[in-house]
Amino acid sequence: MTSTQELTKNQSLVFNALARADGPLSAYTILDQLRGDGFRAPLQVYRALDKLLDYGMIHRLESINAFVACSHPHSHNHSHGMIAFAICEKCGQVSEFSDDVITGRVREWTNSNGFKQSKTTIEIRGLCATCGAA
Amino acid sequence: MTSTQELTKNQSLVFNALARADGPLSAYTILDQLRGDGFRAPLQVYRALDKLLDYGMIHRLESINAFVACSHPHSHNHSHGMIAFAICEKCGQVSEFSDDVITGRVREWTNSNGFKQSKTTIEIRGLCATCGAA
DNA sequence: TTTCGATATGTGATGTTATTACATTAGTCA
DNA sequence: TGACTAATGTAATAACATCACATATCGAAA
Repeated sequence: MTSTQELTKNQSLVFNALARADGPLSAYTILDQLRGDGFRAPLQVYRALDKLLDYGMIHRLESINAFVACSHPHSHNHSHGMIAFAICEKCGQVSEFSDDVITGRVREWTNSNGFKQSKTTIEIRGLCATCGAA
Repeated sequence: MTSTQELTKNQSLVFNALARADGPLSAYTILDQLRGDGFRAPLQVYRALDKLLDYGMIHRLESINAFVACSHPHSHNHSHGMIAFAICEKCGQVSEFSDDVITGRVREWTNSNGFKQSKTTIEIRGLCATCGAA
């Protein structure tokens, strides 16, 4: 579980599909892209995605049921903070950022309410600078 | 579109189902609960849910594909801010809160990146005080 | 009142996303 | 080897959501 994770064949195929995409992909889109590599069933994709999520190499975008390669693969700068995603509803581009103030405020709320958080998602839907200018 | 919204029959049925539940419900759970009231198809539920979301009377929890009645029905105190949800993965209870600092930080990011946000979701998964103590 | 348009509803079929269950294969290590 | 764990293959099914088309309801304009 170091920063350079040893991936199995299926995990590599799925990760590469996400890494070369310029935006999020659904599990079934990935499946279709990998049929030429021998993929035949959704579970082959979902199992690889689960592992890649574990390893922190990809993210799941809950609000659009899709997955993206992590855009900060070589640094664990914000590994302790929550990651926020800005998702353009027109072009599909996703920007990833983390903010210590937001992370701190959420933690304050959970601490003072006795809530043990395991995972937090922040997803901003809207139009990116390019699409919003049109 | 005032604070007391005039609801149609189906909208009332769906809203009441959510209001009397002590936690989030999936669309299909609502459908099953309303079969006795003549509901037969998912679309009857989804159409009502869409309207109730428009009216701000309910929220959609993206991370668990479920819906909850808004817990601040009579005040628009935080109507301009983002709402965060803390969802207990054991008992299903959902707590709703808003935080001006978080709202402000998100707006700072979107402003400085030219992103026009339309909807933002913040969902904290974990264990509530009761379940976490066990 | 009649006609029109907008909104709401009913229903079946279909599309999309995710998991269950079970069998098999491959690698690790005592 | 034997036993254990992780990964894989496959079919079936479950869970979530929308499309397409027909019908109904209601208010405003002619």
